[in-house]
Parts: sequence; C-alpha cells; structure tokens
Amino acid sequence: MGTTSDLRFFGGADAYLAACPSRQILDVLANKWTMLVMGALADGPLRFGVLRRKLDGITQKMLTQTLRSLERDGLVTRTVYPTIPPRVEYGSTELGRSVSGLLAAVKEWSEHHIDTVLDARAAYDERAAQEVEPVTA
Amino acid sequence: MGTTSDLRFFGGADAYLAACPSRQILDVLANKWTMLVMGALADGPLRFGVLRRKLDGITQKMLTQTLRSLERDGLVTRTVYPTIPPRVEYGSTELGRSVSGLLAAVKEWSEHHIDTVLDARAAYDERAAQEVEPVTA
DNA sequence: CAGCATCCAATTAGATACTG
DNA sequence: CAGTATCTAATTGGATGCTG
Repeated sequence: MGTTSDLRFFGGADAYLAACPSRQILDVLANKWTMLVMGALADGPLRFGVLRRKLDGITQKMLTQTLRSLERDGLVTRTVYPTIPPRVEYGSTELGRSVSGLLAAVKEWSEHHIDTVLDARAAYDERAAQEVEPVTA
Repeated sequence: MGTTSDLRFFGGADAYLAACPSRQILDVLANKWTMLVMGALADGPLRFGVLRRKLDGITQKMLTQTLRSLERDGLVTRTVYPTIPPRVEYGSTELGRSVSGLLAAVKEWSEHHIDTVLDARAAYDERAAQEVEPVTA
C-alpha cells in the first residue's frame, strides 16, 4: 500500500463515531431496498420496469429514489436510450460490485435463517405473554 | 444435507417476494443501528452503558429498541445481574455471530470506501447543478 | 416506459420526565 | 444503571395524477 491521493479519512474512518462520513454511506447501504436492488443488479444490468417487477412490493417512487441515491454515490450507473418509449438501464459500477456481494450475503443469510429467527421470535413472544398474564388457573 | 426439521420455507425463501418471511429479518438487519450493535457485540458481551457510549449518537430509546428486537429474533442475549444498581449485559448468540461478520463487512466497506463515495457524490451534485443553471456567461 | 410532483397517512426518532 | 412512558417533531412511504 503506497501513498494514496485521498487521505481525508484514510485509516481513520470509524462508523461508531456519529460525525464520521462513513456513517453516510452506511445509512444508504443499511436499507432494505438498497440490499435488494444491489443484489438484483449484481448479475447484470436491468431495465427500470424489470427491476420494479423483480423487487416485489416496491413502489415506483421508492425504486427511483433508491436508484438515484445509489447512482449519486457511484454504486450504480444509469443509461438512457433515447428511444420511444424511453428505455433506461441500471447497472452496477465496479465500486458497486465491490459491495453487492456483501449485501447479497446478508440477503441470503436472511433467506437461510428465517425459520430459526421465526422460532426464536415466537418463543420470545410466548414468554412475554406468560409474564403479563400469569392468570388462568 | 439430510432432512431438516423445519421445512416451512426450506429452499424456497426469496427476499425478492414481498410476502416471504425472510423480508422480516432482512428489515431488522438492514438498519444502521443493527449493523453497529452487532458489530460492537461481535468481540464479546457489553453492558448497556458501554454500548451506548460506543455507538456515538444513539439515543437510549433507540438502543433499547434495537437490542430488544435483536433479542426477540434470537441474535442477542440479555443477562440481568440483580445488583444495585442493576447491571445488564448484552452478548451475541451463536446465530448472531453467524451474521455479525457479514454486517461488520458492510460497516468496514463503508469505512474503506467512503472517500470514493464522497467524490462520486460531489461529482454527481456538480453535474446536476450545471444542468439547471447553465447561466453564468 | 420511466419518470416527476404533490398530498397525505404512517412510521420513526428525539427530548423529557419518571422508576426499581 | 438501565430502563419505561409519553409527547411531539421529523422523516418516510404510499397513492394519485401528469408528462416527454
């Protein structure tokens, strides 16, 4: 590791500190739609409409908003083909690909462990219910 | 891989589907405070007050709320020592440890790439500014 | 098709006061 | 110390209508 050109926070970024800029991008990444969008784009570029159908439940507003945010932060590219009707493709940048794997891992963990989580949740809720309502006998 | 006892969604969980339960835990994980809390607990148990000071900027309310949610989902343990004043320790469960590494990776990515992101953001904003205000000459 | 603008409902988060 | 409870401010998100 030689010298780098940008040392603003080199080696000093700490997301535990509220004022650290890394919190800004962590906020963007720590978002349900960001996780799913980056995961969907990891395999290659997709058109807006395809993305919207893939991310079941997302509204047009949220998808646009999420994509703009990711584009602004250099994680996603936006390519407009001036056809009629317009056609817009979104793809992952190299920077984006460097993080999409991490986000996909979280998504996959969720899919693999949801049953265990649901069991824990049910057990917790039942325990809580017994404590407030020890009446029955 | 033999048979498992819980097949509710075995092999079928898909976070892209709005109705898939995995979305529920993804929502919990895809949260700034969850990322930081799980990261902080990855190295070992911590007391409430220590956690609060470590996670700069978190309010007592948000910390309690986040910890309760993680405890409910089986990612975090809560141990109360009935001393005076009370002492409560939070630690990662085995399930929690299986995901905290993934979350820590996202946090670390943020710390390592924040400068690049900030540059991209500045460039994007400048471009946007020029487009609306081509006046100056 | 891929948006933007607007209005409004709902959720979330902060501040503050109080407790075992 | 480690909370709970409450009130309010701010943000988010959904629905709808319009446009190049």
